[in-house]
Amino acid sequence: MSSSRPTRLAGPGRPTRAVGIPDATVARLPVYLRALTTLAEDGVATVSSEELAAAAGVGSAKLRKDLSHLGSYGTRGVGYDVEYLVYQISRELGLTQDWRVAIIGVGNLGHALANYGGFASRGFTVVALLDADRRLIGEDVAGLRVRSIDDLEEVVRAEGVHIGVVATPASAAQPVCDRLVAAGVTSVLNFAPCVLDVPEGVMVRKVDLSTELQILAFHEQRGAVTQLGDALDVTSQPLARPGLTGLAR
Amino acid sequence: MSSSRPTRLAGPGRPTRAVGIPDATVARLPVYLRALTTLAEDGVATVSSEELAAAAGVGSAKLRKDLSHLGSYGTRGVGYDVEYLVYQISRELGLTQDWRVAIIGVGNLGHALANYGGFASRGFTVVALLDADRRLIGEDVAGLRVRSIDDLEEVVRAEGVHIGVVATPASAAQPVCDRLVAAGVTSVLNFAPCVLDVPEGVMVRKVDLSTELQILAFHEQRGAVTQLGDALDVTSQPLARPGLTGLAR
DNA sequence: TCAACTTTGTGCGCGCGTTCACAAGTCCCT
DNA sequence: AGGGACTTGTGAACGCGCGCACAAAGTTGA
Repeated sequence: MSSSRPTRLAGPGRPTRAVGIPDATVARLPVYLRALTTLAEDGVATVSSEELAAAAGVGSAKLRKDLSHLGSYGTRGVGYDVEYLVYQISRELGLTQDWRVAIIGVGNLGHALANYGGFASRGFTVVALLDADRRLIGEDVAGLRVRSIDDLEEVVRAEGVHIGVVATPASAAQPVCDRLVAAGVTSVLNFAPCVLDVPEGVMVRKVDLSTELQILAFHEQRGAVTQLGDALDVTSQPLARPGLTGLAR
Repeated sequence: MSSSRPTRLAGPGRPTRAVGIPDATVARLPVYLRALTTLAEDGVATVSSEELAAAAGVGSAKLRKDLSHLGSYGTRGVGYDVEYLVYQISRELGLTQDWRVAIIGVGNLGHALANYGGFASRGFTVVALLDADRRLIGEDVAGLRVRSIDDLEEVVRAEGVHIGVVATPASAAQPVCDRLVAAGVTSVLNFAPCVLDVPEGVMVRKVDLSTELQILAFHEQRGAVTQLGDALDVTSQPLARPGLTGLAR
């Protein structure tokens, strides 16, 4: 999931309650936030843990424990004030700040990411698009001019980039990541199908479409077998074990 | 992560060793597979758990335990035969079978997914593209003709779709998912920023770009504070608690 | 053949996360 | 004013997964 995580550092003696939020909880907060925003748009003022949990697709006990890590923002017998909770979660996630994002690689995926509306919606601003392909440099994509990868360091500095999104081919991902880190970026979202080595203190999250499909395939295969009463055992072509043992001495 | 998981079902009395593989292990198998494939392309014949673990970005003990769930496919004192292990993991993930994928929603993201090479590489074939936009229907995208969403049921049946990829706006996702499930699809990969309700036995995995960014933002914010010696405590504008208590009685 | 070295496979302890169940607090109705 | 219904927040138990450390197994070299 993440290669380096400075999480759960018990920042000693900080004023806010928000010390030591479990990773699992942090990963769910955006989901809660999304559900709450939708509720707010529908004009819902308060929501119970049961309702919100249903909207977020989790258990109500888990939801309450998650929220309890932020503080006591609910009212017993009533529920949670939607708008207030939206603010508290946003603040906790750091969404009151504006995060400046650079996308490296303007291929199919980078193009889609640049045009993706969900970025701008919550405090994320795409400030730069970079690519190595000369034919793309200078092109206008999603209202931004694609710049040369050669300008990476300058762009990061000038635009104050906080987060780098790597949408390059796998072969280019590591060098690009290295340059991002060297330029001072400490958060990277990696769409390239490879693992990125980063020094301590830099956080990488990976999104891999192929991996997701393979996990689905595993369960589909397994589930189907069960459903069929595990009768047929296809996929069992033996394929003799290669000669590891008993080679010429 | 997943809304319904028929995992760890102790399929009683199956011949293969592969019963009860932990979810966490399954999620890592594609990563190992990718690393192994890269090694194979480089002509590497055998690999130790230490080397493979480094390539996959995990600890060697974890890797060995993961692989041990599949069986004893290594050789003590030597390591693992790369090609053989590729085959074993592929088989376990069900990648020896060809999985037929339909992409619903041919917007920016759907377009990128259709052109994504990583799909075809491991037994996944995109067999259909569907959209509701009349202007897109009939268009040629990635060698496929975009068909109308009205044909969904027919396409699923005729093309034998196993996995549905939902790349629609959030508002359309649930209805589309319902129709997929009704048509017999039991695995869904959801890119829409919303939770999908599905009946028991259907597996949904969600990929949410905005969520990933928000998790990064949290750690970036937290990490920065630590790095700065938690001196400044911005983001703490109180914003008075709304009047839940002490209203007019 | 035997000893030294390498590497796998796994038993075990520990810590995190999830879930249950309930006390404490709030509102509503009479 | 007071009882009943509802909901939050949390203590406690449980289960999973991770990592250490080591025995078992295999290889290399003399």
